[in-house]
Amino acid sequence: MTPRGTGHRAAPEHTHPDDVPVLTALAALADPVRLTLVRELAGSPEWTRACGSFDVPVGKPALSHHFSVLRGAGLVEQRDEGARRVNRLRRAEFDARFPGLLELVLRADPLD
Amino acid sequence: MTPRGTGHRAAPEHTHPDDVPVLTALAALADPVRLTLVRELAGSPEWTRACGSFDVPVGKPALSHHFSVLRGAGLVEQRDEGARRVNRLRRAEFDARFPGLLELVLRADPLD
DNA sequence: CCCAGTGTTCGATGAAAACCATACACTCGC
DNA sequence: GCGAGTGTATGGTTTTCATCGAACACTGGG
Repeated sequence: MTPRGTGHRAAPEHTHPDDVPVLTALAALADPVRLTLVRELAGSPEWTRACGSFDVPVGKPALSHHFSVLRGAGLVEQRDEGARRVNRLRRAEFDARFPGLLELVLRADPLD
Repeated sequence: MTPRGTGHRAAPEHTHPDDVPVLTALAALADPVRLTLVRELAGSPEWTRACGSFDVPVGKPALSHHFSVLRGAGLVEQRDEGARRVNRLRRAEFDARFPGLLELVLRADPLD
């Protein structure tokens, strides 16, 4: 009895921004790697960026973890497209929950 | 030669919000104790609250450290008044640098 | 059916941060 | 000048978090 897979990949768990505490949202954005992910994502059309397509200086496991945090903060939605997992920034929903926060974080910052 | 004190207390170092990176501001607010301090401070008149007058479950050294972080993030201004160090939330200045962020964080939150 | 590509899980490691107890410095009232 | 009150500095402990290496699971193409 060799253990087998399920034949399909588990759909990623998402948290709606409405269910996200402020502290969680702030903590999610208070990391340089995740901030880069969010910003790059904001500059691309929805569902066009796979997880591995981002220019961040971390390995695959760390990257996977960061996306998990972003999902848990209601910032990112993911969908499986063949072998790749493509992403979308939850602009409107997140902005409804935390008005102005995304805009603030996406603004070109003179200091970094 | 017994080492003596200076006869006066060192004035606390402040950072103007304009010189604060977004990541620093987010990290400063992404802590439950500091969030409480900021919120309680927002609910009191300026220069009326000494450091020790806040209802947070940490000892004095930790509290002192948290205020240091808040100063470094341009969130709090401090002034010595006799033996006590009184505080003021830098509402206008911080809001000019990060519009909407303070308002967002001070809003009564259904989730926490 | 194999294999390269993509992403997650697990366990461990290292760094950062929060925290405390103690000790110190200053201010004020007595 | 004492002693209580207030805040900071120091040193060390604990916890948290970002990261990696290795192993695993799934997809799609040859």
